[in-house]
Amino acid sequence: MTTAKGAARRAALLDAAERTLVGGGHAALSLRAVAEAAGVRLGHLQYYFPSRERLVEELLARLLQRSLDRLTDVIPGPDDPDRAGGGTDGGADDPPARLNRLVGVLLAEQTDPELVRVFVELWALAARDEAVAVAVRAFYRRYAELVTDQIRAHLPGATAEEHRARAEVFIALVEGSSLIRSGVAGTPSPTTDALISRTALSLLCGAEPA
Amino acid sequence: MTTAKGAARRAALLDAAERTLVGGGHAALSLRAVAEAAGVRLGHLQYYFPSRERLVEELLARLLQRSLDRLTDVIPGPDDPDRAGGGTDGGADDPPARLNRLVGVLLAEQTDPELVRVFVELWALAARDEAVAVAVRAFYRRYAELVTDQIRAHLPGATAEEHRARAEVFIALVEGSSLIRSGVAGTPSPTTDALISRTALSLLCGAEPA
DNA sequence: TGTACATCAGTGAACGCGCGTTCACTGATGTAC
DNA sequence: TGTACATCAGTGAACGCGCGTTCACTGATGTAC
Repeated sequence: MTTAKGAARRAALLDAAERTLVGGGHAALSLRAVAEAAGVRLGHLQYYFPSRERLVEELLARLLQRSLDRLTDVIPGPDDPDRAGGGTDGGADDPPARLNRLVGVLLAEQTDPELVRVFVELWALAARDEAVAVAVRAFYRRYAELVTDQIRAHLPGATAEEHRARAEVFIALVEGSSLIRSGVAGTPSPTTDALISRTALSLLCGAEPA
Repeated sequence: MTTAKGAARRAALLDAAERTLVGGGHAALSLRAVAEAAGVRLGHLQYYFPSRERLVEELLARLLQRSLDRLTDVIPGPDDPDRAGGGTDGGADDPPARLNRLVGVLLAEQTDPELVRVFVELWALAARDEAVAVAVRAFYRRYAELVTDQIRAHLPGATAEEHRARAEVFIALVEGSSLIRSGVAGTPSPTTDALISRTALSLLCGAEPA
């Protein structure tokens, strides 16, 4: 269970499960399909994951943790100094280059249709399965905390409640944009992308719209 | 098939299918479950809908058409004069009361968790089923056209491309907000709701954020 | 170093169940003469 | 008005299939003495 070989096997099986989920949605995520994708027999998959529920549970935990790791890579901590002039805008203060980079990375991720699919599946699963809902809510809570930290650093005068609200609306915009930009609910275009970036930056560090 | 009784039966069966979809997601949308919800035998459901695919097809078409009808109710055509002072703000021009009302109605709809669930299911289905994807894209295209008309009326100086981009980002924000406000991906609060409204209004008729 | 044994890793067959689909059937309703 | 017949509305049983789960089994690997 805790041996190196066992851990590698589990990871390989979860890789196969992830490929199956991305390729066919959660309706296609059967134990037989995962076992075939992993090149093992059904009974062996069950040896590592005694039930389908356990497999799905661990798969989601890994997916969300990986997304969170990507976010913490992109969002530097408060000790990391602002790298001014790193972007193409040249301006050092408004909007800061680090926030520009953050928005760019988040939107770049959305060009991966498989990642967008996984998250849409997660939202749908969360509406039915309380265990999934708990994991998804914890993910977005941590996501919002990271964004809130950035907003607080750039708008120290605002209240904590406004920091929080700006972070949540920022996340709403980014997640909604994934629907547009993946082609599910709109037509992607450079003009749209640019307006998404400007609106997102305004939420992070701009003046109130009204 | 085209008789009044036949049409009423079809509608009743689609009602049962919709209740089943909302209650359990598309994984629970089996013909047996729908037949039981409708109080008829499996064979009889099949008499009206020869295959599951046909049932899902007609159900989605009706759902999207109904949402579109609600939108056209809320979004008045260009001939309908602006009802200034209809809202609580009293201001007639900036932001116009009709846009304020539009945003209010759209956000109010999101407090219905069942409606949010249906749309999240639709997004997930659209990622797998090309027929569903076509219907969903057509819905959002029409939705964007309606919003674009409103934006053009209030910002006649901007280009058509900017009208379109503003409409798409507006829709992205509203759809993303449904995730926050339904509790899937965040914590709803009045402060967040207010910021969503202001940001949405700014996209409809405000100055560019940058 | 060798042997006995427990645990780990992996196989293969079978189970009961719900699924979509097929189809022969029955009674009710409309229509032609 | 009455009868024959076609169509409509609805039933019930059976099919093959893929599903998650169970379980007895085999070979490999580690561990104790």
